[in-house]
Amino acid sequence: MSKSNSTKEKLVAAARELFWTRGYSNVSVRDITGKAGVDAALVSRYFGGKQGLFEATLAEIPPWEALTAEPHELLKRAAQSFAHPFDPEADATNVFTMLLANVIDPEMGGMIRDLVQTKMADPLTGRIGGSDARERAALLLAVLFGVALMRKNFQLEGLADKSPEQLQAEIMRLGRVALEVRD
Amino acid sequence: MSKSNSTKEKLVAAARELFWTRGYSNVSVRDITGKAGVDAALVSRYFGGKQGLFEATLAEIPPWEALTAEPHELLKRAAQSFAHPFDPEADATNVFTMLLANVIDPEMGGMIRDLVQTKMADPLTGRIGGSDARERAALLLAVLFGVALMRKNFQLEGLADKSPEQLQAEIMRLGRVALEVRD
DNA sequence: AAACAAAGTCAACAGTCGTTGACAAAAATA
DNA sequence: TATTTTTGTCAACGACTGTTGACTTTGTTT
Repeated sequence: MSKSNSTKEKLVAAARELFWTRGYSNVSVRDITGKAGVDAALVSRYFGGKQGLFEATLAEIPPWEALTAEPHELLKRAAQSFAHPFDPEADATNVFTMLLANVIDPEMGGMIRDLVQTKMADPLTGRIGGSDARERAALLLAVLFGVALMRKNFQLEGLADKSPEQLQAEIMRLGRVALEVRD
Repeated sequence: MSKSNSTKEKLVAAARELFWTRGYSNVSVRDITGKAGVDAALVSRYFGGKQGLFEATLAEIPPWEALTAEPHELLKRAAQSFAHPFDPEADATNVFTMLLANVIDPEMGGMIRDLVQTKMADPLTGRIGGSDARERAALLLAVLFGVALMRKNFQLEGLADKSPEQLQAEIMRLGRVALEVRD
């Protein structure tokens, strides 16, 4: 591995930790380069600028695992995705934490919304099928992100200390209702 | 009304519109004073600074109306609070929009979390009673904020265009499951 | 070894940020 | 009317922002 590559990787790693938890606008280039132990000018040289570095942290995101599951396992896997233990360290690489932290960002919000719509809501809509599939998919995502929001952002007591298994069961109960066909 | 008061009110009104929708860190003092047609120096004079102006926008928030309702009407009123039409103009004075926009803010996030915990989660926990009241209250809030997040922040198709009545009914269905005693 | 390209360092840029203090205009008080 | 207090204006401050270009150092190629 060349020296340049390891520097790029150090930058992406530091950028992901900071961008994904604090949000794009709340992190400065010097915050990242300071954490990575690298000169600030290299961000513009290697990634074309701050925005390019942020996009580099999004490049390697795998597709949402739940969507690759069999239909009858979809809800279980979806709930599992959002029931991970509340661990600040692990959150630094949690895609859903990133989405929550950046959706209100004035510069990156649009990109984040597109990402959720096309990579999560649309495929999920196709998977569950039936009438009102769009709406039922949106309701399931509301439950999933709602629980994540209460745990990681609002840090509500009584939810932040639950075990992943308990939490997954609660999410599945709510998710089943969200996905019910109602006509 | 003295000239000073009307200037203060113009500042608070403009600050609320911007802070509550874009988030504290994403709004500059000059954004606000420009909108209000007022000199930027008056923010520090009248409110002690940017942070004081933000806190002034939180000063007149009434208690959550749903919590004043009778127990059997609580869920209905709670759902109603979050089913308001998706209207960018009305959002400028929507408390829940403000909470979502500012919870990830590095400077104001802590204050917002305290506000939700003490003004919403704790009173709600006391109201619903029963075992696991903390957790059930948190789950209801997850449903409520989850739906609001999908509509106003992620702007998911299939949820942004629903009528308030339909949406309230959906929220109540999910909320009833969230509040169920499960032991 | 010489020539070249790549990688990293450093100082400085133009812009924005929140805030301050000196000053002028207006209003209230005497 | 004269004096004091309040209200508003203006320029500038130090700090921080992302980015740039000139420079030195390191590594590779001829």
